[in-house]
Amino acid sequence: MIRVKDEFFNIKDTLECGQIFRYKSINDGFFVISGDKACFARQRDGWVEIEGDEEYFSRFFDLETDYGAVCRRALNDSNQTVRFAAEYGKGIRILRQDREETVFSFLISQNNMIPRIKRIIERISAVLGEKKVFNGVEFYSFPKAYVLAAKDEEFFASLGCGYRAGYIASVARDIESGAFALQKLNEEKTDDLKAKLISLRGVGPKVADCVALFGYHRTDSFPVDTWVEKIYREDFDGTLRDRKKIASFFVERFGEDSGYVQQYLFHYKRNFNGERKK
DNA sequence: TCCCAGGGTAGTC
DNA sequence: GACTACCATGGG
Repeated sequence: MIRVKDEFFNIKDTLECGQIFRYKSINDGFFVISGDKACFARQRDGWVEIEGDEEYFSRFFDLETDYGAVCRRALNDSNQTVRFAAEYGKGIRILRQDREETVFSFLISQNNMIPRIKRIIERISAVLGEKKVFNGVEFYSFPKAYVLAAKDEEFFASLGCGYRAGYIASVARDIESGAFALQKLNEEKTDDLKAKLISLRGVGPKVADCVALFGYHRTDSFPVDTWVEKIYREDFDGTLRDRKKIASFFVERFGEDSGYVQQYLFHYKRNFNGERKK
């Protein structure tokens, strides 16, 4: 079992801040699924305890990174909302997720709502994933690209994917055929990585930013969605309209801390949404 | 009924 | 390059 002090590790906030879709509350903790692996994570008496593949989940929960240092920098930022958000979400960690699962998950996420994204991903896993058992709990792995590639657009539409069904079928074929090698992209610089991700059908700047951040741990990424755009306007007095330019504005401001700060802000804004403002 | 959700594409200018 | 209609689906 992995055991970590919880000063800068809140398991609930880390799971609920919108970076991962496959987890559920169970007993006194959370059952978390990543790719074909699962773990059970619980927080009590000042410690986070994780049962599961220790090598995989130590990396998954990014235990090597000093989040105290990350958070302190945000707590000292000149922007008040950044300081509030860092205080509120100081236990958030950026997960190192399975790359294929991250690509398909955020393809589905576009113009969609988090509860519905979770339901669609669970449906796809239940139908195409492998049935597994961890600690007596059954779960389904997220299907590999070659399994997804065997299905067509109509199939994914029937699972409620909406207009994203074609994107899933197309990207699955590109990966399955070898035309697109996700793992090789880790050698690319962040800008080149994103440019290649965007070449996939249905992947635009925002989805590429999320994949770069959650799948490749490129913390010099600042995904801009409707919530972040709202933060930009309301809390940074921003006037830009182009989301790519808004993302650049934040990355220039926060550098390698961009991804962490983005998650602090996103989580804070989504949970307060108007309450306790300035 | 319209508006919104972890947006992207294709068409127009 | 910037701007816009349209894309499924479900919740408020």
